Amino acid sequence: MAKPTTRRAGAGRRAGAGEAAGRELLLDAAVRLFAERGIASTTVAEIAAATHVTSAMVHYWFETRDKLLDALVEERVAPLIEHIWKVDAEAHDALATVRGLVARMFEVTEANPWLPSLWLREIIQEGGLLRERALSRIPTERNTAFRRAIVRAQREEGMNSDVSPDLLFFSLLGLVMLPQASAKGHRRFRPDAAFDRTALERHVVGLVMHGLTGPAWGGGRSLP
Amino acid sequence: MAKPTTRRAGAGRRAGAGEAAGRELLLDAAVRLFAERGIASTTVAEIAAATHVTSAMVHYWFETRDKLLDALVEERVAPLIEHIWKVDAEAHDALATVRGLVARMFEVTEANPWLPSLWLREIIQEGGLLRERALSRIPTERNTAFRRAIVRAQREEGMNSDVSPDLLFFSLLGLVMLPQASAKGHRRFRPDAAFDRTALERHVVGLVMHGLTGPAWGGGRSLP
Amino acid sequence: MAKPTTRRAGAGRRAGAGEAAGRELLLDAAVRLFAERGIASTTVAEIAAATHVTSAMVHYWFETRDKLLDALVEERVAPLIEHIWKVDAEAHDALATVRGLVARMFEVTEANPWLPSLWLREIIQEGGLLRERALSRIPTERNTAFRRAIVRAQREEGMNSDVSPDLLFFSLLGLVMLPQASAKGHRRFRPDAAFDRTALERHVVGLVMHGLTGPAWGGGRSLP
Amino acid sequence: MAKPTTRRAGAGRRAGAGEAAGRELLLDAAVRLFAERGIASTTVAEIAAATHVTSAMVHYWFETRDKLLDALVEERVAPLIEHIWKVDAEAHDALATVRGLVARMFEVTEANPWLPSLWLREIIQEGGLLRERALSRIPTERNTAFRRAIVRAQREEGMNSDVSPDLLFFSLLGLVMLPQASAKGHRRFRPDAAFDRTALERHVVGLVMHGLTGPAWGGGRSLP
DNA sequence: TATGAATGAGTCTTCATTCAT
DNA sequence: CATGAATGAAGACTCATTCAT
Repeated sequence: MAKPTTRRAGAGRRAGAGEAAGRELLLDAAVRLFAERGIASTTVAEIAAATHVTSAMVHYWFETRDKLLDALVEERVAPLIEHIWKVDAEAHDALATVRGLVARMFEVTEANPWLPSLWLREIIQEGGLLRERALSRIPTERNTAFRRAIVRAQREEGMNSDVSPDLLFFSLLGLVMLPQASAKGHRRFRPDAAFDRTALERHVVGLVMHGLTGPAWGGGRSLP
Repeated sequence: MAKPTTRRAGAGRRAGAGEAAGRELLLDAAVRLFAERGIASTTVAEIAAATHVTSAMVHYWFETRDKLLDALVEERVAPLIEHIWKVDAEAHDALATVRGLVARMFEVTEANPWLPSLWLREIIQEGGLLRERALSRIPTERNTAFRRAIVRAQREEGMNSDVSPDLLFFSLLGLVMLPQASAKGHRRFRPDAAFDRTALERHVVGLVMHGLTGPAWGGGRSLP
Repeated sequence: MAKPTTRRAGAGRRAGAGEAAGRELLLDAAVRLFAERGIASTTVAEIAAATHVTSAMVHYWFETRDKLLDALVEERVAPLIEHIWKVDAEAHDALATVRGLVARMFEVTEANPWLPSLWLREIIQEGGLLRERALSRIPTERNTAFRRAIVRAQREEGMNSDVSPDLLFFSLLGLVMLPQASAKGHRRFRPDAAFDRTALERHVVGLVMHGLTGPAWGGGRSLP
Repeated sequence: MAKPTTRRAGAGRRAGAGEAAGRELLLDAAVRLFAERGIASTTVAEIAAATHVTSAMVHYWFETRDKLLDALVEERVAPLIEHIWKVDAEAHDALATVRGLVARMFEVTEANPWLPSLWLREIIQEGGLLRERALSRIPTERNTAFRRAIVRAQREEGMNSDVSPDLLFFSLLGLVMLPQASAKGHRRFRPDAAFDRTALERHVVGLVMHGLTGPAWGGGRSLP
C-alpha cells in the first residue's frame, strides 16, 4: 500500500484499473505458499520466484516480510472473516443462524481454498503468525450475539443443552476447516476418493443440525 | 540412538532405570515449544536453553534436528495415536465405538496438552513437518473397521445417514482438537472463562451423539 | 551457475565482457589459498576475506563449498590438464613426446604456480578433495598412446628398458611437481637460493633424457 | 609420553614390555587415517573409533590434538627420516650414495606404506601440518655432504652436469614417493595392474642411474 | 518497476576439549 | 584406563534486507 522509498514520494499508488498487478500476484503467491508450507517455512525469495520476480521486488511492494503479513490479513483474510460474520437478515432463529454461518464458511473456503490451512496453522493457535492480526478482525458484538442466540434457543426452544454456546463456534470451525486443511491426507486412507466439498457440507450440516436439535427436539422441523 | 563422536563405536545405551534424563527432558521441551510456536519457528538452541543445556547437547542426543523429529514421533506421538485407536472391547455398537474414540482422544489430550496444537499444525496439514512420520502410524485396518461400523449402523440401525463415514473421524478430530489448540484464544472473547476440558467433552459428546442419532433414531436409546 | 535466492528463476548469466569479476576473483583466491594451506584447512570465510567480501558472497556465486570445488576443477584445473596432454604434432619420436610433455608441464606451472601444490595434495592422492573431479579429465586415449610409444621405443629403438611405461608419467609428475610444491622448503637448506624454474627444467630434462637413453643408446642423438 | 593430569603425577610411564599398547595403537590408527584422508580431514574421534576407544582416551594419552602430531613425528616419522639419511659406509662413490639413498627410501616405505602420502601432503608442502616438525629432523650436515658428493662427481667423474645437486634429493623423493602416494590412482588407467613396489624400484633406479651417468659416462660401470 | 550484488544476523552442525565418575 | 555428559568456538549455509543502477 505504501511506497517504500522516499525518493519517489510523489508517485503514490493510484487505485486504478488494471494497475499494480505485481502486488496482487505476490499476495496470491504468498497466500498459496503459506497455506502449503506454513508461513515460517516460506521465504520471501520463494514467493518472488513463484511470481517470476526477484525478492527485491517483494521488498519494493511490501518493505518488509512483516508488512507483507499485515497486507495479507488486511486485504485477503479480513474480508473473508467479515463475510463469514455478516449479519444474516434471513436467519430468524438460532438454527438458521448456525446454518447460515456454516454456509458462508463453505462459500468462503470454496473461493479461497488456502483459507482452512492458514486458519488452522496461523490464526487459531497461539504462536500463529497471523493470530493477533486476524483475531482482532472478528467482530466481537456479532460473536456475542451469536452466543446469546444459542443460549436463548436452549432455554426457550429446547435446543440440545449439552452444547456449550461458547464452544459452538469453535466446533463449526473445526468441522468445516479441519477436513479441508487435511484434504490431501484423505487419500492416504481412501486413495480413490477425491475431496468433495459438497459432500463435506452435507456431512457437517447433517451432523450439526441433528446435533443441535437431538432426538428430543419437537418433531416437525425439517432441515433445509 | 547414541551419538558416535565421543563414544566407543557400538556402545549402545542401556535402557536403564533413571537414566538418560537429559534426553527425555529435551523431548519434553521440544514437544512443548513445538506446540507453542510451531516446529519451523523453534530453534535447536531454544530447545536446549529450555533444558538449561547448549545446543550441542541436542546434537549429542539426537544427531540432527530431523532425527529429533523422528524420535519425537516415535516416542511421544505414536504411542498416543496408538492409544486412541486401541481396540475397544467394550464397544458393542457403532455409537459406543465413537463414544470410546472421543473419550480416548480426551484422555490423551488431558495428559498431553501439547498434542492438539501439534496435530493441527504439523500432522494434519500437507506441509506439516511430522505429517509423513505420524500419519503412517495410524492403523489402517482400525480406521477401515471404524468406517465400516458406521456404514452398517446407518444401514441397519438408522444412524443419521447425512453423516459421511469417511469424514466422521476428521470431524471428531476437529471437534476435540481445534478448541484445545486455540484454548488461549477463548479468552479473547470470554476473558473470564478458563479452559475447561470437561466442559468441552460434554459439549462434543452431546453434539456428536445427538448428531449421529438425530430425531428419527428410535426412542429408547440413552446416551452414556 | 547463477544462484537462485534473489534472482529471477531462469535468468542465466550472460558470459559478457568484463562481467562477473567477483566470481573470478573468488576462484583466484580459492586456488591460491587451497595451494597454500590445503583445501580442508581453508574456510569459505577465508576465501571471501581474501577477496574483501563476506562468506555469503561465496555462497551467492557458488551455492556450496562443494560446487566451488566443481567450478574450480572445471574452470581452472581441467584446462591445464588438457593443455598438458594436448596432441603434440612436433613430436616424431618417443623422446620428443616425453620432452614435449615435460615442457608443457613447465609452461603450465609457470603460469599457474598454485598447480603443483594442488596436484600433489588434492589430486594425486586417495582422499584428495579434487581427485575424482580432476582425474576424470585426464584423456585416457592420450595416456594410453603415450605408454604405447614408450613400449615401442624400448623394443625398436633401444630406449632404457628398466623404465616402466606405466610408471613414467608418474615419474615426470614427481620430478616436475614435487620440487615446485616444496619450493619454499628449499630455503631451509640453501637459504640463499631463490626458486628457479629454469634451473629445475634443465635438471629434470637432463635427468630424464639421459635416463631414458642411457649409456647404451646409440651415440649420435643430441638432446634438444 | 607425559601423563596428562597432575592428579596422578606419580604414575609415570614405565617403558616396560607389553605396556601402553593403547598409545601405540592410537598412533597406528592416526598414521593410517592421516595418510588416507589427510590430517585436516581426520578427527580425533575417528582415530579413537578406529582403535575402539573414545576420543577422551586420545586426550588422556596425548593431551591435545597438536601434541599427538608432535608424538607422531617424534616416534613414527623422525626415525624413518633418520634411517633414510643414515651414513652409508658401503657407499664409496656418489652413484652408490644415491643408490643407497633410494634403497633406504624403498625399505622405509615398504615397512610404512603410509609414509609417501604423509610426506607429500603434510611434510613437503608449505602449509603441511607436519612440515616444521619433520623438516627439522633432516640432518643438515648429511644433506650438505650429499650435495657436495654430487658436485665432486660432476667435476671429477663426469657425472651428468645438467643435474642440479640442490634439486637431486627432491627428484628422488618425487620419483619414489609420488607413485606410491597415488598407488590406487594407477588402477584408473591400468585396472589390471596391482601396485608393485619392486617394479617401481627397478624403474626408479634404472631411470636415475642412467640419468646421472648419461651417454658420455665411460662404459665399464655396471649398475647393481 | 526491476535487478544483481552485497551483507549481517542468525541456524544447524561439528569438533576438540574437559571433567566427574 | 576408560567413559559419558557437557561445552565453546568455529564453520557452512540461509535469508531478509539494502542499494546503486
